Amino acid sequence: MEIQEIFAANLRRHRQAAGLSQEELAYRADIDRTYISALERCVYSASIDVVDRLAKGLGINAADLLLLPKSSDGQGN
Amino acid sequence: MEIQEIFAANLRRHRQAAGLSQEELAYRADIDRTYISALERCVYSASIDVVDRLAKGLGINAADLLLLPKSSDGQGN
DNA sequence: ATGTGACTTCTAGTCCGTC
DNA sequence: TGACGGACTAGAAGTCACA
Repeated sequence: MEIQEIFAANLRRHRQAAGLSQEELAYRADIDRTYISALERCVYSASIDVVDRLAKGLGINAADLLLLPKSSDGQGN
Repeated sequence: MEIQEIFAANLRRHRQAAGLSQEELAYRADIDRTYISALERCVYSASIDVVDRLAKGLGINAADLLLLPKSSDGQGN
């Protein structure tokens, strides 16, 4: 499991949990709408700056977007 | 407190806690020594890919490098 | 062992669309 | 509402020499 995939999955999950469309989150985080779409599809490796802006738009902590969804645990590494 | 500063501080703290020099960590994470130096000095906003490689070199989770050093509450936003 | 300037290459990130 | 493409620019990634 690569970090981009973890991030992409967390981003989508938290966004949907917040009931936001990619477009609304894009507006809140001041990030391009098509870029968020790409991030959720693992096209890019975002910088911590956008991770932070996204987290703020979702009302969560930046670190939360990099956490493993758990369930089968993997912290090991 | 910006995310780069939090990351820079955490990187340096965890690196020193692990007893590693920038040079040794650079070797473990396969990242240039001078680039790590720059990151610890907030010159760049690292991508989650390098955050992850650095975390692995330190034996910790990528999310740990984005956590607030605590003290005086988090969630600043 | 680390900081820093200069430099080049590559990708993140934006903006325009269409399906 | 979101996937996806093209074209573009800003800035990260990576390397070197020297203090």
